[in-house]
Amino acid sequence: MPELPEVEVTRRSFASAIEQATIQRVWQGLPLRWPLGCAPEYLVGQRVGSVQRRGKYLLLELSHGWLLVHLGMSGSLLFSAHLPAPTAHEHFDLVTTRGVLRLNDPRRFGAVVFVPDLAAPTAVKLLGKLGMEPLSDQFDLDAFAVGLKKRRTAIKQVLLAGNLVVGVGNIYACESLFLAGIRPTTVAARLRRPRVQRLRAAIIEVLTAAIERGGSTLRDFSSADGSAGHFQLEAKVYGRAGLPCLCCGSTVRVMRQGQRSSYFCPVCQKA
DNA sequence: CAGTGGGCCTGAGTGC
DNA sequence: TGCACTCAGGCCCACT
Repeated sequence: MPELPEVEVTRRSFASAIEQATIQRVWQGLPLRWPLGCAPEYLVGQRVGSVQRRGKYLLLELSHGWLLVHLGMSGSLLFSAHLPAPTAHEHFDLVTTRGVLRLNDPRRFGAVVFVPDLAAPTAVKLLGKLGMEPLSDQFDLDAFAVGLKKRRTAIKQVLLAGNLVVGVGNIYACESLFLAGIRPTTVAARLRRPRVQRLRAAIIEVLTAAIERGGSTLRDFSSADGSAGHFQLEAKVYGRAGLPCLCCGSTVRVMRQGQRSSYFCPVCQKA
């Protein structure tokens, strides 16, 4: 499920509801990607402060540390007043005075990690190399251009890597490159200023639109209050191989780049 | 340092 | 219907 818009929509859907809650109980199911990093009992009694986001990580501020939540490839959060009925793949429950935050994650690539502070080694390992936040002032055109200049690989790979700009996963990388008229295979360092500028604008536009529409999904994204996203209805190229380009009518193509599918229009997107 | 490929997991979909 | 196979939104790590 999770690229930046889904994570942000999820954050907004439960942040104010869980704020000021006190943790009463922690339940863990099957192991997730990483261990929790503390005894579950250590969380009990701690108060939840703000819920922030960095890239695709959610950061729950606690009275004595932070809970980092990552949704991996298939994770979703549900916040509800009472303990939800068991389903097939819940692996973490945070029971609080204001409701239960539940992580559901069939593939278990997701994680919930406690760190005493954001300078702790684990936090630095997970968050330290993240690139610029695309929807903040941090996403500076000059910095973006300088970063791209250093990369001799395909622009699509650079976007996915997340160490220059965060939050752009496969779907939004495809859509952003389409909107900017750039082939996924174009070497990042070869992009000139006007195209860098267009790409930056396209990323911001695509992510912003997706958040406004409530996040995207290929299958079953729903935010923590249960409402569903529907960005897939808006996708211009992603998942449309063999169909006519919505701008020029030529056939949308798909290719493999680093074990990932890249969808593009061979006419609208130039090398 | 930059770049590439493997691996972690399960479920859905496809073709035989 | 059953089986083998491929693919899926992410990201760390070992290696070149």
